[in-house]
Amino acid sequence: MRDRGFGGPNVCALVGISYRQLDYWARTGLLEPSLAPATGSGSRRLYSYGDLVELKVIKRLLDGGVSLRAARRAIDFLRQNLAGDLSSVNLVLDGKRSILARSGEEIVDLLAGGQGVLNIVPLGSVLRELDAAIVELDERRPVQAGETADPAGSSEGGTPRLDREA
Amino acid sequence: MRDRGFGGPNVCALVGISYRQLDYWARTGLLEPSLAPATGSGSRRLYSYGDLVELKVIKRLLDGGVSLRAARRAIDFLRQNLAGDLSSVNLVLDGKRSILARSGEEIVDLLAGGQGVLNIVPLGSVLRELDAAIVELDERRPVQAGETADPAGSSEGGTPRLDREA
DNA sequence: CCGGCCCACGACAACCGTGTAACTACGGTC
DNA sequence: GACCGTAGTTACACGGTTGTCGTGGGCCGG
Repeated sequence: MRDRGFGGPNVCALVGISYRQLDYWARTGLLEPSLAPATGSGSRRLYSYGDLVELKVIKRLLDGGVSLRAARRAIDFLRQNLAGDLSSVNLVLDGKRSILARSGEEIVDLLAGGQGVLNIVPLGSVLRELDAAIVELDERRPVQAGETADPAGSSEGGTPRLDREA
Repeated sequence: MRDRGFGGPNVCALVGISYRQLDYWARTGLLEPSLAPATGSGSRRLYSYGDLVELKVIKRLLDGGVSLRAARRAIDFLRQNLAGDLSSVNLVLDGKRSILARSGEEIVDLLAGGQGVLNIVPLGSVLRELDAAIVELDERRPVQAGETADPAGSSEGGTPRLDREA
């Protein structure tokens, strides 16, 4: 089941970032938890599976040498272009625009015509790695309390989020 | 003739960066002018054509959202792998390693096998854009004094530099 | 009700990269 | 030899990102 929520520290372990980063990103609006935002000290953020995907993409970008600023733009784009099946798509950035490329040829075309730098993120591998991390986490620490997605009000019509559709 | 040198401010105009950046990069060792380093206040840095190429690559990377830190790694690599004809090569970074890819297929292969982000810089377009900028500069301001490469001691055996070999 | 634990929050420090501006030294001219 | 423009030098400031640490509020077991 990927419908449950994930707590802050667990998220950090899953995507491989520090809590400080997760916190900072939430505060600065890069990625607020879609299941439950923080409501003052003592509360708990609850992240959805889609959130995890986005976070992992950001992490990939940072590892690839992309600045957080550029990553913000990339995520903004990604949120608005949720192609059906993410697992076979590549996220391509060229500094200005962003594109979702389905085939390798498409990328070669971009290379031929474009004059800028291209940053390419194969989303398939992101999903695979994330899923692997989740099962590994569940093995070590079999699903705890407070992780069932449904914090009272469950009909939110906010920003569209990523979701698996393979 | 691309054998002449270029002064600091001219370099800024050519590659499209601020003087502050050029200065900072020179001081922090990202790219020191290969023809003549700064020797105290009042002196003048003199950049070679190869320097300009590297600078333009850096500029491209920054525009593409790559952090300066990653750009440093990229340039380090580029210095050590001067393939003969740059104009048909793509510089590919994956965060860890760097590669020079000659064909589009090569990149597709990398995409298939790799799991990280790829940053791709088509060097051909860099050279083209740079050359165009140089001729445009010469038109507006026909070659001034102090730009002939040969600051007294001309037999430097330092770090290998990029050079056009098309 | 009490004691702990988890975790958001706040404040601070540090680093990097860049902008701005004043200062200074060199090279040329008159 | 004094003047002046050019350009490197120095100092300061600022925004963005992350690390560290102490605080305090909520939740749960006893």
